[in-house]
Amino acid sequence: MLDIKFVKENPELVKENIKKKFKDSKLPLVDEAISLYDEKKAANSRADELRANRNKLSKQIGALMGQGKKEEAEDTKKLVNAQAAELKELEVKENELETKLKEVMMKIPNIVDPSVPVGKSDEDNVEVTKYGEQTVPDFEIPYHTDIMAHFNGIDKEAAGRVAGEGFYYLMGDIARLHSAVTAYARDFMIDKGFTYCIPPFMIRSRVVTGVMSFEEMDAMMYKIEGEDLYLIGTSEHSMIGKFIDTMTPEENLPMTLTSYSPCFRKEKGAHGIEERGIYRIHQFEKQEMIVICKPEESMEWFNKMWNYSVELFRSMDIPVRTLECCTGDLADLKVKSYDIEAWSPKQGKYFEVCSCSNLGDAQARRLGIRVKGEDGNKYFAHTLNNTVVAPPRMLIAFLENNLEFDGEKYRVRIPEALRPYMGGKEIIE
RNA sequence: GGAGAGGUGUCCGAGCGGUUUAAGGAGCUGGUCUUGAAAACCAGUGAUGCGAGAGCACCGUGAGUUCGAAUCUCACCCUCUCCGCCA
Repeated sequence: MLDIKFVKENPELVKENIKKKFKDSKLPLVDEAISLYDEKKAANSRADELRANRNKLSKQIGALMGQGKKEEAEDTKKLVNAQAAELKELEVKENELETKLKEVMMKIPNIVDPSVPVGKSDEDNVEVTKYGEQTVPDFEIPYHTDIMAHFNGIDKEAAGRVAGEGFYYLMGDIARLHSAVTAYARDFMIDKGFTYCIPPFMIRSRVVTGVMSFEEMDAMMYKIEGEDLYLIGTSEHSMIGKFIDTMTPEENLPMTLTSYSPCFRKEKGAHGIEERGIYRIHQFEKQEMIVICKPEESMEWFNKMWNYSVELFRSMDIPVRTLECCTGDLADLKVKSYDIEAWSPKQGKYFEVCSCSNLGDAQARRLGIRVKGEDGNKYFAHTLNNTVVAPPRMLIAFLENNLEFDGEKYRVRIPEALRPYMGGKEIIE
């Protein structure tokens, strides 16, 4: 969400940005927002006048009553009543305009960073760097759930009966591997100076509507029946919710947090649930990182954050590449975003495992996440988020890249970094 | 889940329908005094948002009553104490 004053002063710049994102249908929103703002200001101005007058008269009534001049007081009441209807109407209008303006402002995309490549869709995303060899072994790699099944590590059939499609039981060493990855990723981030946090796994509708649009909510969020509670789709929801309508002293910045949570998603619409695999499911676990920092430091943090992801995956011997989202593929709130993709020797291509985003001050403005500078200046913070690791999905990459086959037996090699979390085990067989 | 108490400015805390433009402290800033500090005294300082400004809004949140609400009514949220239940 942009600052309406900025939009008013730079309408052409905002429109150029919309064109760069190939969202031309949003162009009229700019003028609409400006005229709503002007209207709102006018209504507000007039209402303030009426309210000032009412306050003044009310005070007089008080004084008159005190002096026992009842009749004069009654006359003054009539004066107030005479303008009551207009004021009431204006107050309704103020509210309506405010709501409408906010709605429009939320649809106007954030200004993208000049470094972001221009493009229409995800097909125009640009590969930045590859890390590690894209090895394809000389034996046929089974489908990831088949690898798991080979080690008695998964039961989707029972999960189907118990919870339905889109759930799984992880079993034995594979389940342990899953936990090991989470724990390792947690400690990895703690070593980078992040504060570990376990947030609420359910949030109120107020927070939900703050962090996503109605459409997104409908497509993702599970609601608890009879209560104003939703299961989180990612810990980012409850983590960023922690800071809604807060004022943080500048000296507390940057706030760097890494949170663990299960994530619940309906996955309604576009892609749906993948039937066989565990690539897209209703429930998974995720270690996340978020940073709240000063505006001038957000790009530096952006670069640090995606680098952490690369480093983490490389430490588990998984080849990755970074992919920069082009203007057209960038969500409205984002200034710049990299996907980290892991190499899949089975499919012979990369697939998304992390998404690192710099949201500038757009999210902070929308949610009232403010900072008080040492000189007393108040401003909106910059917010960033990135996946550390989402184990079910990363297990796919992990198993495919660390699988060995000697002609008879499959084995999974455990990279050194993970061994302490697997009770010293070097091999799963 | 039940009963009770309570949520007021940076903090403590008064106010329970009309000079409250929120008392009084504490804190903070400046000063007097002092070799310096402490103490004392004097003065200043009261969140935040909107507005060019006069001003408007804001006393947990939202609605309502009223000419006028921190103060009354209703709903909700949160905190504390006790009871119940429970990993």
